[in-house]
Amino acid sequence: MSAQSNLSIQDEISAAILEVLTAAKSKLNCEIPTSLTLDRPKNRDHGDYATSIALALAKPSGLAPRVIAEIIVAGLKARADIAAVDIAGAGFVNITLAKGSQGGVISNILASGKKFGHGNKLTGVAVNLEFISANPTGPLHLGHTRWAAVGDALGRVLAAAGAKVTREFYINDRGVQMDKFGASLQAAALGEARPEDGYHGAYIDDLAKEVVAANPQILKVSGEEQTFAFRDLGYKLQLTQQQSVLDKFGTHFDVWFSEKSLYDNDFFVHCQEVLKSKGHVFQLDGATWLRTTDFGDDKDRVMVKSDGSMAYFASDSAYYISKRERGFDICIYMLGADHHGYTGRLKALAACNGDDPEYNVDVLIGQMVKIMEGGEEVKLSKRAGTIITLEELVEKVGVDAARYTLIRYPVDTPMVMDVDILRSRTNENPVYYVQYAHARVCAVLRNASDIGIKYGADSIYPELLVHERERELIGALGEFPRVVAGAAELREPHRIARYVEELAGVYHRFYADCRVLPLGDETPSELHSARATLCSATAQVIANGLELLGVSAPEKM
RNA sequence: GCGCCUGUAGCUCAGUCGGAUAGAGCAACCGCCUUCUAAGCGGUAGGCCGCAGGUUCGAUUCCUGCCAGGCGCACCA
Repeated sequence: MSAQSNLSIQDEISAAILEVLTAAKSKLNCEIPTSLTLDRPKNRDHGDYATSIALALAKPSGLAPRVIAEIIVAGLKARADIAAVDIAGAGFVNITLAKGSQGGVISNILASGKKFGHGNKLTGVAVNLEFISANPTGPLHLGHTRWAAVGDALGRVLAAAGAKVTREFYINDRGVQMDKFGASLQAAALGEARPEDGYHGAYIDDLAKEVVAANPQILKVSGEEQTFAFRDLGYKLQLTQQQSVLDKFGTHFDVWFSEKSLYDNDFFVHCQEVLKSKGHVFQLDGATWLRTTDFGDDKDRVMVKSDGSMAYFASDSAYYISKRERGFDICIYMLGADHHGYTGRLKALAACNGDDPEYNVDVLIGQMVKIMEGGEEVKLSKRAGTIITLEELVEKVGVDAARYTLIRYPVDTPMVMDVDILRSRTNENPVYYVQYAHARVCAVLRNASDIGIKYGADSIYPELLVHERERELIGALGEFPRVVAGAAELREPHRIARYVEELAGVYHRFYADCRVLPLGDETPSELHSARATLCSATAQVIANGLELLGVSAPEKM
């Protein structure tokens, strides 16, 4: 093995290719890209890694793709870690690694342990990740649940890429909704009809009882005073319930940010001054507006209404300023599809504040989630009255299956969760497929220890791992850091899930074709150790991947 | 009317800067456990990548138009 290096083999080779191209710059007579990624070809005949860079440079350089490919081939031929460099088709360069040269991946994984896959793409970047942000007036429902899973996973992924992540839950605890909530609780407690535009779920009755139990004196007061008392205590209890449900779901927040608090200590006044000083605030018809149309929004937005009360956007703007003043570089908003209209105004708000809306604000829109059971869409929730709750979903399928399934799809596609599949224990249910792979590796390692097979950093023997399945497995393991970096950059945690499924599949195939432990009275050899070590590296990567999703990696199933 | 998202195998869906024969699981059919977890593995079959143009050596991917579905367009929150 060559000296330990943090660069993976593909990073080294792509850097080498760039060097070769740069050296030939006079001949190419065009801009040389600053980075290039080697693909893992689907077809094994195309080698371990491939690049189409020669095709891409053909036009700017005015040279035939094959001529450029020849330059790359000539430049790479001398490397000891490459067995062959071939030109195929119109000008693809296919690289086949020398036997054993993939072994660095294994020692890397063993040395890095839980940190394997972590990178530094976002080092030094302070990210504010806001998700869920529900009203504290009822249970969290299915829409919130998607974000509870995806937001949490994204937080883990961004942190793995080096970012300093603060997860924030914005509590919409201000405004007429809260008063309607209080009035609904009050009516429920007194056995009166609830306001038409109030809250009607069955949970209101339970919550009203809880409020009375917590403060029996509340029945002694009346009128508005009583409404507010119900509102404030109900809020507290409901928020606690949301927090407890999220806690059980494995989603934790660093900051629970109260919308109301934006108006404490003249903070809002300060925010208005800030925005005014940037020159996009104006008065019209007695109201105070922000001229978001200066930056592409459809219409200007009211902050302070003509009657002096605050529009919702007042809070939005103050909240954004708060985030920026607290030092966050990137503010990520995860919103439901019914709020997609917010993107334009949030970006414009940032621009009005003199920020770069493309960098400082990142709005992710999550499409709807449907849930199917017994072939039919489940619509009714016994608690919420209309929509199924997070708690009910977890009761049905468990935390791991719920989280995994919600994260598995890109958020911009509407998704359907089939409860029957999530309860099944087959290939059909990807979370079990992946967890089973992990449990299987662990079983092999337990057996290896029992019969005294040595494995670990001293027992890698990369030159022995030449079976096709072994090469596939090592190659797949080496992809993990790049997958994590991509998921962070694109804000797409589902890539981790897809990768881990792929890795589990590769492992299962390896397991089927490559016997790890000695058979019968066979004498333990270095190959057994090498394979056991490979298993141990695989277990680490699967566990790391599942960790990023907040899904458990069981050692036994 | 304007805007955002979606349209890929019978079903549920992957497919980041355009790349080689478009993938996975399920469902269908055929195989594999007297030794490491069969919650597994192998094989067969299954496609106008919504439609029509355009850019390109090359388009599921980028651009334009159209069709279909979902969701929005308040001095509501």
